[in-house]
Amino acid sequence: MSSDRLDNIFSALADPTRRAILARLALGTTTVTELAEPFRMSGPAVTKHLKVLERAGLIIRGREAQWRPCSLDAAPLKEVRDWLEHYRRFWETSFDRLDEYLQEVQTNGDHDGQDKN
Amino acid sequence: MSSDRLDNIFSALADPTRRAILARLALGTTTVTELAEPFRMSGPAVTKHLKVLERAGLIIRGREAQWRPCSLDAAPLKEVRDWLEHYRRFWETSFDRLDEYLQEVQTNGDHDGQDKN
DNA sequence: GCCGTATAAAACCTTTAAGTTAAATAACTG
DNA sequence: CAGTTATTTAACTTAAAGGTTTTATACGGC
Repeated sequence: MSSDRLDNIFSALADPTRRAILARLALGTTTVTELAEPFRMSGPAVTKHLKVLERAGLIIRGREAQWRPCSLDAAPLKEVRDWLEHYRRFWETSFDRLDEYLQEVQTNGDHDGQDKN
Repeated sequence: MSSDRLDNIFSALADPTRRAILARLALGTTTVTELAEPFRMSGPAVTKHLKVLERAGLIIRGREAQWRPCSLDAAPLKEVRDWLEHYRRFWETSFDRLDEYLQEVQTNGDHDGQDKN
C-alpha cells in the first residue's frame, strides 16, 4: 500500500465535515443536497469535500437522473486498520491501558507489575 | 472524544514524514537529530513535524542535557481504532473482502474460495 | 423548447501547512 | 568563559486547503 494512498485517506479523515458525511453514508446512499443539509456551508463546498472523499476511495458516486448519489466504500478504512495494527502493542502497554494488556497476554497471577518509568 | 482531537490525530498521520517518525520511534526513544537523518529536510522542519505529533499526543518529549528525546505515545491511535470500529462491518461486507467476512462469521466448512471477478 | 431542480466548474479569497535560512537558546567541554 | 553540539524560534516563501459567489451543465416535467 503506497504512502500516498495513506496520505489521501488520512487527510480525508482529518476533517469533521467529511467524517460526518461518512457517518451519514453509513446509514445509506443519499444525494449531495441531503448530505449538505446539516452543514452551514454552500453546496460547492460539499461537492469539494466529496471529491476529497472520492479521491481517497471512501465513497462511490452513482448517476441517477439529475442526482449523483453517494455511497460509502469502507475498504480504505481497512487499510487504516491494518496500518494501526503495527502499533497495537504500544497502546495496549501504555500506562492507562495496562489492565487490558494484562488480560490479553494472560500471564499467571504473580508476574510483577513492573513498567518502564 | 472531541472532534478536534480526531482532527489533530488524523492530520498528524496524514504526512509520510510523520508516519516514518512514528515508525522509527516504535523502535525506541531517540533524539531529534537522529530522527531527522533519514530525511532530506532541515532540522527546523523536523522540529515542526514533532510539534504536530506532540499536539496530537502521539509523542512525548523528554529533556536530557542538550537533547530533547522523543518517545512514542500510541494512546491516540487507540482512539482512531475505536473510531474505525464503527465502520468495520462496512469493510467486512464489501465486495472484494467478502471472503474474509465469510471466514470471520464462521460459515460452514465448504464455502468455496470464490471471489468477485 | 423552456423552466425548475441538482450538481459541478471557475474564479477568487483567506488561512494554514510545510518547507527554507539565519539567529537564538541551552547545555556540555575544555 | 569560549567553543561546540543540539534544538528551537523567527521571519519568510510557496503551495494547498477550505470556503465563498457566480456561471455552467444535465436532467425531468410541462
